[in-house]
Formats: sequence, C-alpha cells, structure tokens
Amino acid sequence: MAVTSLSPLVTTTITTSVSPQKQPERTTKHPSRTGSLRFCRNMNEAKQLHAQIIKNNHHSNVAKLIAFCAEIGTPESLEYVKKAFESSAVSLYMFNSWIRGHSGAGLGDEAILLYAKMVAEGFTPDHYTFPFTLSGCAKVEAFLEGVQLHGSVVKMGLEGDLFIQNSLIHFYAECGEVDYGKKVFDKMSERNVVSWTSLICGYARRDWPREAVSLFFEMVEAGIEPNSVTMVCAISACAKLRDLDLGERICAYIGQPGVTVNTLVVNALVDMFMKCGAPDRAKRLFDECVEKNLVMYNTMLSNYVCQGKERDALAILVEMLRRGTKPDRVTMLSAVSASAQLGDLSFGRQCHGYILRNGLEGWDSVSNAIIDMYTKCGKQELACMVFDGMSTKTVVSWNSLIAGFVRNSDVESAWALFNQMPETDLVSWNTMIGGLVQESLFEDAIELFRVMQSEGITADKVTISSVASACGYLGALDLAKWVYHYIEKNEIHCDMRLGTAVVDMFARCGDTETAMLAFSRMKEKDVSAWTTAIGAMALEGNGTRAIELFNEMLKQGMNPDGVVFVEVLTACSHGGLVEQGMHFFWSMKEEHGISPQIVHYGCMIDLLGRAGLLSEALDLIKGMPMEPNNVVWGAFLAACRTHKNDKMAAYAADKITELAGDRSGTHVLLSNIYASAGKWTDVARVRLQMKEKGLKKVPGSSSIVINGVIHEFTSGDESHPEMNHIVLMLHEMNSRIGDAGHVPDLTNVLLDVDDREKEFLLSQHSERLAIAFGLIGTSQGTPIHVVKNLRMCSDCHSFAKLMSKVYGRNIVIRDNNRFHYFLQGFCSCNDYW
DNA sequence: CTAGGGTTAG
Repeated sequence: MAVTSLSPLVTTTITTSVSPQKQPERTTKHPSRTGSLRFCRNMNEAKQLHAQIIKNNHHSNVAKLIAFCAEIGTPESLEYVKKAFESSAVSLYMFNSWIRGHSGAGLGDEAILLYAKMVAEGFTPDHYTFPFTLSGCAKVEAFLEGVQLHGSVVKMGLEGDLFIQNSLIHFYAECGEVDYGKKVFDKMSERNVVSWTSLICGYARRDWPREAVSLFFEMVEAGIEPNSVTMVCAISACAKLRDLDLGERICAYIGQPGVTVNTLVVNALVDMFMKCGAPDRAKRLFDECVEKNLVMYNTMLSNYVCQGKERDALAILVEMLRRGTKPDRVTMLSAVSASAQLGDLSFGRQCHGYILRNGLEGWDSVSNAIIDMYTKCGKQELACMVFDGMSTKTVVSWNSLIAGFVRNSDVESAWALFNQMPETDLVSWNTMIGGLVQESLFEDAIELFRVMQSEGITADKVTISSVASACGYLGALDLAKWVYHYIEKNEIHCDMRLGTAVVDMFARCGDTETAMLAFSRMKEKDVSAWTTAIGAMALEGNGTRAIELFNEMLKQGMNPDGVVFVEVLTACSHGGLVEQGMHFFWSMKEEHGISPQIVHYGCMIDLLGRAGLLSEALDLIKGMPMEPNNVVWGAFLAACRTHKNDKMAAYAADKITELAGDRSGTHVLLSNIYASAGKWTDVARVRLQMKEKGLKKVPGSSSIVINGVIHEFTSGDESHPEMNHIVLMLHEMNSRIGDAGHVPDLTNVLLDVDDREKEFLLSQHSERLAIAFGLIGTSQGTPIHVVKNLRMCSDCHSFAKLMSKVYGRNIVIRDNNRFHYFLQGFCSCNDYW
C-alpha cells in the first residue's frame, strides 16, 4: 500500500515502516494529465500523437498538447509547440492552455505576453485564464502585472471565484506582499484547503513562519482538514523556526488516525528534524523509509554538510550510490561542499570529475561550489580555471574566487578582481574589507567602508565586525562612536561576535567605560567575550579588575580556555601582580586541565621580568617543556634592558639571533587560536608579526586622528603636507625637553652610526611626529591620542613623560602591548613600557 | 483545461 497511516500512539516516531507513495495523492498534476496525452512520456511520443491529432482534426486536443509541450519547457518542445499553435485556428481554450503551459514551466514572462496577445486578439479572459496567468506572475514576481490582473478580475465581477481568489493569495505571497493575500483571504465567503494552504505557505516562505504555524492550527480548529501540501508547508515553517516543540505538535497531528502522508511530507519531516537539532530522529525516520527518493538523500546530505558532519554526509552518499540512486546537481553540490570543508582535494577532484562526466556542471551553484572547494583545498589556480571556464559568472563566483585570494593573503589579486566585478553584493564588500583588515591594512579597510557607504550599501554585522577591528586597531575613538551609533540606527543584529568586536574596539580606543558598558549590554557572553573584557583591563594595566572579571566568569560556570589565560596573565603582568599571576599560571593545569602553551610562558617571562625577577624568569625558560621561541627570549631581553642587566641581555640577544631562521610556525598557530576565538584584531596583529619576521623589519608607524581624519606617520617620512610645521614643532619639543633634563638613551638605536645621528634618528621616531602634529592640530587641554604599531622604545617613553609635564598635556599612547597614559611626568605603566 | 508543496553555493 502506497499511503501510510502514522501510528496515533507514537506521535514522536513514525513507527510504521514508512513507504511513501510514489505518486502524490492527486494525480492531475504534471504532464501525464488527460486524454491520450496521459500516455506521453516524452517529446517523440507527443509528436506522434500530434500527427494523429492533426489527421483526425481533433482540435481540442491541440490545446492539451500545447500545455503538455510547454510544461516540458525544453527549447525543442517550446519551438515545436509554437509551430503547432501558429498552424491551428486559435481559441480561448488554446490560449488558456498555452498560458498554463508556460506558467507551469516557470516562463511567467511568456505567460504574461500571451495574456496580452490574447486580449489584443479580442478574446475575453475567463475564470480559467486568471489562475493560469497569475501563477505565471507569481513565478517571476511580476507584481505590477498581477495587480492589473486583479483589477481586471474586479472589473469583470469574478472577485468571488474561489480559484481566482486562491491564485491571488498565492501571487501576492510570492511577491512578498502576504498582507494583500491576507486581505483577499479575509474577504472570502468560502475557503477551501487550498485557500488556507496558499496563505500558510505564503507566510512560511516569506519569513513569517510563526504565523504560518499558528494559521495551521487555526485551520485545524476551523474544521478544515489539512492535506499533504498543507503539512509540508507547516513542517517547513517549523524547520525555519528551528522550533522542535512546534514540529512535534504538527507531528502529533500527523500521527492521528486517518491522516495520510506522502514522500514530500516525510522529506519535510526529515528536514525539520535535522534543522531543529534532532538529527537522530531524522536519521531514524530516514532509515525506516523503505523507498527513499533522491530528495530525501539530498535532504540528509545537505543538512549534514551544513552542520559540519561531513563523515555522516559521506556515509549517506555511499548508501545512496550502493542503492543505485543517481546523484543529481543538488547531491553533488553537497558532496563538493563536504570536500571543501574537509579540505580533501582528492575527494573534491573526484566529485568534479563525476560532475563533468555526468553533465551536471550546468548550474551556477555547482560551479561556484567547485571554485570554493579548490580555493579551500589550496588550489587557487584550479579555482581560477573553473572560473574562467564559466559562461555566466554570478556574483557568488566572483566572491568565492576573491575569498580564495584573501585566504592566500593575496589582497592585490583580490582587489584587482573586486574592481573588475560587473556587479557586487554585500558579501563582496565584506570579503574585501575583511581581507584588508586581515592584512593589517586598516586605513584601506575603513576607506573602502566609506566608499561602500557613499554607494548607498547598508552594512551588516559582518561588515561592522571588520570595521570595528580596524577602528580599534587605529584607536579612532570618534569613528568607534560613529560605528556604535550606526549599529543602533540601522538596527544591525548584534550577535555575540559583533558584541565582542565592539567591546574590543572601545577598549583599544581607550574608552574602557563604553567598552564595559557594551560588554554588560551583551545578552549572551561566551568565553571569547569575557576574554575581550579581561583583555581590555590588561590593555590599561588594570590587573585587579581583570582578575575580578575572570572570577566572575568562573562563577557563571564558564570553562576557561587557553586564550583567556593569555589575557589574565598579561593583565597580571601589566598590573604588576606577580603572585596572582603565578597562581593563575599554575592553576591552569592543576585546576582547569589546560597545559600552558608557549604564549603562556611568554606572559610569565614578561611578568617575572617586569618585576625584576630575572633569574626566576631564566629558570622558567630553562624548565619549559618546549623550545623557547623568540617571543619568549624577546620578553626576557626587554626585561634585561629595563633592569639594566647587560650580561643577561647579551645572552638573550644571542638566543634570538640563533632563532633568526626559525620557521616553526608558532605564529600561524597563535593566529589560528585567535581566529577561532573571533579575535580578529589579534589575528591581524599576529599576521603583522609574521610579516615583521619574514621581512627585515616593519617600519615603525604611529597614527593620530584629528577632526575625524587619520594621519599616519612612519619614522623619517616627510610626506605629510604639514611637514614644515611638524619639523619646527619637533625642534621646539627637543629643546624644551632637553632643557627639562632629558638625556637621549642611545642604546635604543640598533644601527652603527655616530651619536649625533642616533639622536637624530630617535627624534624622528614616528610617535614623536604624531605627538608634534597633535600639538599643532589640537587646542590646549585636549588629550593627545597616538597609536603605534610596534612597542615604544624606552627613549620615546621617557620623552613622552616629560612632554606631558612640560606641555601640561595628557598624552595617551597605545603601542602593540598596552596603553600608556602620560600625565604630569608619570606613566600609567610604571615605567615598564 | 483550473489554484498550493520537500533538497540548492560565497
């Protein structure tokens, strides 16, 4: 028996071996419909039949043939039917059929043209014409034409026709105007299942799934019995809502005696269970299904792939092939995506080959998935080849290829492609802006964001997350406030990732208060959100508050990870909390089962070194379970310098030289850790460090924002338009600070030049240029905010201290380590810069 | 001759 009745007792599982009928319960749909045409299975048979129809002069059958051929929708069948149409005497009936054929084949525009032609030839549309034409309008979302048809319906007094009303509901819903559909529905004196179903489906497909489900139950209460179509709509609405409880309620209805289901309902159920977090239920239903069709396999596959369960997906694919079900484009789409996610090039290649051999490539989404797969498997050249071979490239194709270049850190190629794009969408902009941020090109990222604004494109949470990172890195507080405002004004959904990015942004701009406010406003906080808040405290050297936050996080039942400990230890170090830092370091393994990684050792060396415990630091280095890298030795070296221990400093410098050729990839590892925690600014910083290592040296660069404009200075760079003023100001600064007793610390210049030259080089350090420009460009009393990409040198540090005293200005410098608040000759870091 | 349905890339 084809139709299955679900057990009323077990509503949560469909216990009967579900063998859905092959044919849906209504048999009037699709080509094989009426008359002799029922037996036509392909064009050849239709042609033979046509010859017979012509010979016997059965004109009414020509209309049926027309509808049949049009519905096949191939170029050949359409050409054929056109000839048949033109060689026959036309009638209203024939026009109706042909319109219906085109609508059925999805050729709505043709259907609309035919309607116009029919009216022009003097035929009056009837109660068949309208549903057919409206269905075509719905397919191509031809809103204006549909509304005109509605007008004609009213004029002709056909408003009360049930079929027309139902078609109108469907049409309005498909055009995204479900409210109009609801109006038609409300006015109906008589409604049938299709009326209800059309409205339910309209809500379900147009982002009002909750309304769809409540309408379903309203319908049941009104005593109208839902059929398979209704159930499919209601179930897919639950899937959209990811609401298992509602899904269960519909399932309970379906489980009632007498209710029958078909394949489509079972497929919808499988999909719903998969999407509502009950994959086991879905799998059981799937396994119980004796005759699985292609869509059911595809449903399981695509859901597994979406949820990152590639292994389960592969098992389904294998079962499907073993049972002799031939994969189609949808199947291959999932298979290719799976190989992309697995980074499995050989499987990806096999899929690509299968697609080519079986002629499944002619679908944009398949080619795009292949491009994505090759870029993710590190074969950008192959991706480019597929891209070049595509006859119609969609925005997604371009976007995938650009994302591939970004992944390879090749922003130049990405940028070149971006500029060639015939049209862009939000994702294109997001990919490009994100790519620039990833490559530390923060100003370019913000500039591109401004271009995007001027083109009238509204950003989303992805855009703003990137912009927030760039903004935070540049320390551009005004822009940060603007971004915050932008989020509220445009009601951008602030998820955990964006929320975290905002906290980080304000923290890096030195506005701790707003950062913490934004943090407290976050509805949900995960470990990386807490990490960011703790990091904010570390940035300003507030170790005590950082520890409080960490304890609060533990109290709320969060499990700390390695990343949060980096921030906690850093905060202890910046706050000079040696004992607490030691405690947290040991508690990592003892209390939380996290083995300290090399970065944690780096933090500890920093912590001990800062406190002058140099031999303790050295002991810790020697006891490390892994080889110390140059970050560890670097921290130690800095400590030796601060505490003027030249012997140990030389030792550390030797070690660093030994490691010069180090390509151990610890940076990549660190970058990945940060990336997985969503800390994009840190990812960018690590990438910068990698560059620093790969090239000889990253030039020191400082930026300052004045009147919303970012001014960037690199040491010795004289390209700034105000350079004359700046040079004068530098002279004045040098003499006034010199008078105040500043003696340049020439050990900060690592070049073999004479002392005069060293002094000159120091005076050219980028932060001094930025401070000089800040003095010129702002009024007395305004704090000067400077952001530096590298760690400040000790000479600039003492210079800045004196500047704050002599000029009576608050100076804030954020280097790549922390904030330094210079006030009245003192610095918030207590001279451990 | 009538209307409504399940899987689909960045």
